[in-house]
Amino acid sequence: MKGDDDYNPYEIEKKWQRMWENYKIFEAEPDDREKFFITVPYPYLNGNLHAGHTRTFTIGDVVARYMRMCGYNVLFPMGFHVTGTPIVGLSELIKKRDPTTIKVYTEYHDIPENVLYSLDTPEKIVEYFKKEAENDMKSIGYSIDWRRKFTTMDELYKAFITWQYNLLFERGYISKGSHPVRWCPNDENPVEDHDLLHGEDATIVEYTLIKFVLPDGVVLPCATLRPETVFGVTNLWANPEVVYHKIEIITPEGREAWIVSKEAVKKLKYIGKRVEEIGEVRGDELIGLKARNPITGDWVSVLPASFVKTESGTGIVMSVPAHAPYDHLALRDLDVSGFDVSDISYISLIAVPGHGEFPAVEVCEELGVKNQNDPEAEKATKLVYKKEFHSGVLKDVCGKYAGMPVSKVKDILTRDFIEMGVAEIFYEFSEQPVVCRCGTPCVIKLVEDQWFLRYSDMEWKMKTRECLGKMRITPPEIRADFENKIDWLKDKACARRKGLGTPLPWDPEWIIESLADSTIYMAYYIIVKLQEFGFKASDLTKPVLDYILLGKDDAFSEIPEDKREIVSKIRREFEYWYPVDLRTSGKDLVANHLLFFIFHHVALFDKDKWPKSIAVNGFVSLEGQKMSKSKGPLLTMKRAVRTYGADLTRLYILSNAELMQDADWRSANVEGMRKHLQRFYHWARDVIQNKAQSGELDSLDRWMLSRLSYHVGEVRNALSSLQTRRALQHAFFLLLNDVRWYERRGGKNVLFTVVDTMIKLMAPFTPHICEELWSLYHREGEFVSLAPYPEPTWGIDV
RNA sequence: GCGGGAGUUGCCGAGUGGUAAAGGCGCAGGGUUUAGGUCCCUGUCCCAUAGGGGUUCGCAGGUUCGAAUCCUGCCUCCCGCACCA
Repeated sequence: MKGDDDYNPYEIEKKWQRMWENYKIFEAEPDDREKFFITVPYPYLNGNLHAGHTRTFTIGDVVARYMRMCGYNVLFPMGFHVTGTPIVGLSELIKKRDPTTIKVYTEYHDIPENVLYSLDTPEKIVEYFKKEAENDMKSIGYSIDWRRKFTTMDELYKAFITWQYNLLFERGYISKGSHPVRWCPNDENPVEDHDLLHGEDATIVEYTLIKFVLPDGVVLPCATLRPETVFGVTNLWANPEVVYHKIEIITPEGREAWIVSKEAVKKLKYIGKRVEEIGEVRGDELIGLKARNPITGDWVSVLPASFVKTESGTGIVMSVPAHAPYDHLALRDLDVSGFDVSDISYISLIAVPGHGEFPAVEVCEELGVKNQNDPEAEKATKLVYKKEFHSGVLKDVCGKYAGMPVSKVKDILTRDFIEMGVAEIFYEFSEQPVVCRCGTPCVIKLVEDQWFLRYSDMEWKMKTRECLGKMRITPPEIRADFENKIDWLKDKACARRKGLGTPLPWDPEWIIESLADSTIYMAYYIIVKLQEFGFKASDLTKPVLDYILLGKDDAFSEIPEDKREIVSKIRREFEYWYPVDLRTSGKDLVANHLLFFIFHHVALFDKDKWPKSIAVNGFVSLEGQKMSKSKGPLLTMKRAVRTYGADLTRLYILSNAELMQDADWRSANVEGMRKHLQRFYHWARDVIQNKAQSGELDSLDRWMLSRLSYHVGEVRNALSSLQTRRALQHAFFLLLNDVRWYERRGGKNVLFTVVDTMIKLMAPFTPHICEELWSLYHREGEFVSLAPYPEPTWGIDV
């Protein structure tokens, strides 16, 4: 083959990008065709777009281009997300000249050092990356309607978010509450995963604090994960070796004296207790005291135990020897040491299949646990807990709770006990230590007066499930995932004190958080057009949005007369474009954004505006390594396109892996792909230039056409379920194999038909090279991007 | 722990009841070129010169005339578990 080096992707790609722009072929306006509204998540602007974006967005673009060629009026818009703290954080890191940040942003994000240093405010960062991102997306050839772009800190967008949150509030979807968070006492801030030095895996565990009472009214609070065992308490444990603190808890109702460990005092303060320190009590002074079990009314003794740790819980532990190995072991140890425990009799309160009265005793025997300091004790505890939790049922001693499975009763008991005033909630990390990047051990802080989206609301969940039930989910395997996550979702804090974004309209100290302001913005792509007609944020009033988005006719009269015509026009456009037909996204957004996307749509819109379908794709790794925006390695879209060209980048990322699979970007394989693409280009050009006259078709020709038709059908099938890899197998590799077979046998009559079909077939994937080839036998202004997509027309008769 | 997904020939990856299993990469041989990191053929689980035979799809069982594909148990790996985009 001649002249392999005259395929210049950069020239071709620039040329066609310019043409598309000049002819405005991707600027979508309502018309009488059927519409198709596709969106991908707008990128977050704390860096350049990378291979992950490249994958998700290219999938979106291929679908957009495919549907356009199938005759749909396609709207594919794009915006930019800037809400929240990372951009603010980045500007601070840049200002500080943080070495890692500087290194990553110059080396991986390819930002010249002097430019980087100038990005010392959030606004400058947004300005910079916004331009870069748009250029990148243009340079890879996305068929986006750029007139609709925006950022989430535009005043107009904020007006839209304000309207949304007022409405959510009005409809009762938002409420106030408190919430436990990981907290760094030094930074005085919630700690996120990436802020941690140690303990990323630690979760916040909710303990029940049961208040045993001494005869003088002083409370001995016991923290437990198993509130049900309060029915089997035989005694309490305190560590005689340590010094306890006596404190007073101040509540609106009065004061209450507690005895807890020193560490517990601190924890209680952070979870919002008003605490006054009264004095100290030695552990051994507690031994022998009697305390009343607030649930059963029994009086039990405080006994000494060395396994009691002051840093865990309150330092006072309730003893349930029938079901807790440590308690049984400690009693046995006391007995061995000559301590009189004869008046203690074990109380069995959980029936467990396969076990007798006292599972803790049985398991300790089985494992041969020596004493409370034996590491095996931990194993025994886990074993008993697991069995009792999953298959245990409460016995008659538990009164009205008898017969209930342990796994179900825990929350009920905690709630009831709290209502009775004999218990409280207490939080602990699931593992220690949890240390902030600044070196300070973290605590759990109860953030008060926090605003929540009430995702736990059953009715809301029901509606969301109903919507999901009607949606198409691609690939279908992940539907179960969505269903589970809807059940699992709890109330979510929706506002923070820091970061960019829109203030909560009724409590402007709070900024609406980034996952909370990105739920229905697809609708904003349609109303952002109001800007063209001179609309300002102040014009985006409740009546205007109620009318456009909710179709409230009675709101129309409240709209200023000079705005009415435009507002009606946009209302009609909204009616035309909405709902979203397809949202494609990376799989990391399933458990959050995509879920909220559905929740908010069902909360705010009528059923006919609920989203139609969601597709989810896997991640991208680099030469087998995980990418990281903030640490590297990273392959930016910019660099990929610069190195390989747009078409090759698109072709490679789509053929590398099927939708849900993770794609691994390997430069050696991209090079291999380059050869295929070049070969295709040269071959197609030759065929077009030497356009052979199709004479009589012989059986070989018919075979070729039949194969062509078959592949066309397969491509359509594959694309309808977003299997870009399979689509490309047929549109490109397998088809070219058949062509080779055909040519080897001297076939040439239908070569032009094949090429002509193939150019159209490939146009969604490698649009530039296809436009270039197409232009060889079409007039200027005739775009393959707008040509009808091939259909399987030839029978399989050979 | 809970939930979801996956384990196929050197590698990446098709294939879900019909018998070595697509395609790509890599590797080997041949050819065209010989400026080449070009292109084209053939082979690539094992045995055999071939016909042919044997053994495979994480492991162990089971269903079936027949399973990588269905069922049971087990092992391994990946991901999510929240206030963070």
